[in-house]
Amino acid sequence: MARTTGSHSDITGPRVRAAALALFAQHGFAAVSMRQIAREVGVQAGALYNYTPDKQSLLFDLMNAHMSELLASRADLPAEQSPLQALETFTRFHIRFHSERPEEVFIAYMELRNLSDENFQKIEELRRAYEDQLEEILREGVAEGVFQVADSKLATMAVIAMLTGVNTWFREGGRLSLAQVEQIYWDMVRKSVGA
Amino acid sequence: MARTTGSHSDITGPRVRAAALALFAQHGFAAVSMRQIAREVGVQAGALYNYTPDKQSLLFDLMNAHMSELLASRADLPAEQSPLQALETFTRFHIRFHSERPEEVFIAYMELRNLSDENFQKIEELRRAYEDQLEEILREGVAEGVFQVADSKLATMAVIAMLTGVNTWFREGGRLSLAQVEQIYWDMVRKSVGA
DNA sequence: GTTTTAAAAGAACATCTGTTCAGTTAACTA
DNA sequence: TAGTTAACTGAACAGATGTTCTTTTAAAAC
Repeated sequence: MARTTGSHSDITGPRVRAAALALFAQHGFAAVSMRQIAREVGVQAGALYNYTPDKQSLLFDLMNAHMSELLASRADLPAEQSPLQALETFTRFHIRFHSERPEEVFIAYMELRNLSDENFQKIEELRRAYEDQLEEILREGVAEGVFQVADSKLATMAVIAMLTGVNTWFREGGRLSLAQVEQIYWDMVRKSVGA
Repeated sequence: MARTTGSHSDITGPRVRAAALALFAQHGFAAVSMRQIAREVGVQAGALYNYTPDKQSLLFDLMNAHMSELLASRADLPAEQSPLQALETFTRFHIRFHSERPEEVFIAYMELRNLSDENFQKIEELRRAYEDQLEEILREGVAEGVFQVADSKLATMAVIAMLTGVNTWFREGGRLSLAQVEQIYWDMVRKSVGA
């Protein structure tokens, strides 16, 4: 056999990325073989190399797409808000965006060490850019006297860790709706920065 | 060659665990081979099986020891405190204990999916027991009217995520001392629960 | 309908994987 | 010092690993 009936790169390409995403999230990058991904797609291992130069690029592309989408979605949010409004917007956005993409988030946090040095730098840059946006909000709030935080960098890390932690336990259809979780976390974030 | 001069299980055993700890933390369980561990110890791969029945047990033993030590150290802390004092004690203990064991903490969070079902249950039980202690503190504080939290379970998860997040960026000898970090985080935790 | 191109199969490569085991030598015991 | 036990070597096992390449066939273009 060779080319199969109905085969098309516009279909197979996305399926390769989807299979890699699901498998990497479940078992980890290092524990997943190219043959497992191929089996999931319904193709032989060699065919994957029509869609990625190698396994490493497959991982990087997934992480890069996720981080880029995060920054792009964030950029679509309303600007020109007061620090308090901006913090609420950021909080709710972060929880919602991340809860909608549990697999991407999981990979983005767990597989950093499996990136090549060069790829790691690029992802780190994107992550830093995102964190800086929160820090900027906190800084403005402090300058306006709305927030009381001893150290804006620490507060940034604390808030992000707290919010991203939602992904470790939140499941749709559980005891609380996402809207309720958003509200409770927003209350805690607000109080934690003294507003 | 066979038995090497100076070889002794009291020495090699700990070295095997230390090598596994360091390598698992750096590259991930799945990415580390028994031969890499053996090379680090200065021994052939087969010799490792004098110290562990298999690779999986090596991982489980590391995680189990870590979680057990966490609970034991926690049990040594002063009890009979007010909810506010107890929360401060918990906060400072958590940050200090975790900052002293970055590799163990990293493995305990990242390698859960590489545990067998049975081993995963055991580790989860220990983790749950630890979280329950924080939740109990929050519950008592709410009952006494000292804390204002909408949901004690969520607040527990939020606080732990926030505190454990310190490990992702804190490095000894950095801009802030551990004592400073402890203080700042304690302020944020206290405020976040409305105290 | 013929030619060109795109997509996949399937075999092959060298190397690595966890684990077992018989053989060998050092350390300990009496 | 002889006998026993503990610690390790080194080879072997069967199978998996990422990746490359030639060949084959379907889809698209003309």
